[in-house]
Amino acid sequence: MKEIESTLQNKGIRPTAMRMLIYKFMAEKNSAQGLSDLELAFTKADRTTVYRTLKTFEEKGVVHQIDDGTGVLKYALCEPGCRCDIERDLHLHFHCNSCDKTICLTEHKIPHINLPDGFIAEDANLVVKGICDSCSTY
Amino acid sequence: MKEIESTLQNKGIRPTAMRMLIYKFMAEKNSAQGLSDLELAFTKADRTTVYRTLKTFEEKGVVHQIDDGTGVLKYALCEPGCRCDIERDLHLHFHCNSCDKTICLTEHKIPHINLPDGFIAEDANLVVKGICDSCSTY
DNA sequence: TTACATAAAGTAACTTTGTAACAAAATAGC
DNA sequence: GCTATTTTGTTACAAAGTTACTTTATGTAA
Repeated sequence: MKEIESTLQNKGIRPTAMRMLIYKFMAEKNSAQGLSDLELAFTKADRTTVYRTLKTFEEKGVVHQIDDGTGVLKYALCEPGCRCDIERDLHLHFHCNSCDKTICLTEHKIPHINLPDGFIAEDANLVVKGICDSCSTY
Repeated sequence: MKEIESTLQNKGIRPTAMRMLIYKFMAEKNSAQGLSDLELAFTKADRTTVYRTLKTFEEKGVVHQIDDGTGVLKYALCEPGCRCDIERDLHLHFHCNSCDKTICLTEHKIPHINLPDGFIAEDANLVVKGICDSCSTY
């Protein structure tokens, strides 16, 4: 918990109880969480608070947003050393069609993409869908 | 218009006036359209009708859905010969941060992605964001 | 330590998007 | 022309994201 406190502080975020709990929760999960997931987990706190906490985390580069194609935005903690606040880390995301979880494959970077003349790439988002390792080995 | 009629018929869709107009509209655009875009263009028709037309088109492989990360689903006509009704065509999509248009780069297929052991890919979605050719040349 | 300024959390409400249920209209086949 | 099936219109609803405003907590300086 002390660690979380200093992590947040290092990112320029005041480590309130709420924020630390949300951070802890996300750190314990190995999959990306949606606003509703957190809302369910923290019934005591308000939806808006969770929403704003995520926004703050995102701004400061603590979490990054993931659009996995399910229609709901997910968030996942950034890797240590990641500078998502400056430039997004272009790793790929995997969405399991079986357990419905979305996870970061931080080791797998998005390959360089050739674009037609005149197109300038600034960001990229790659989501692969299929069956994750937990679901494929039963 | 006769062409559109037979195109729809070939895909197993009854070519009603509404459907032909929507098809025509989308064919004239070079960018993907959202439900709201079509709603604005067809004020006479109801939102739900447009919605269902898109769903029908999608089912029959006339259009494909694009999640460009803006939070609204977009649709674009499939290329002639595309069998989106059976298996999605894995081309990449480009979203322009300047003009906010999303376009298909049908010539640019999503490269093969290596996944960790146990992961099985079934589908993939790649959206590159940046500046499109029209916006970069001024 | 009190008082003030600022930041965070609570509350309520609103918008947009996507979707379903059911009725009305149009169309195809007999 | 009549009936069965499709298509469209109408209404309504839920979820997600977001804003505005209020209350509470926290840090800081007199």
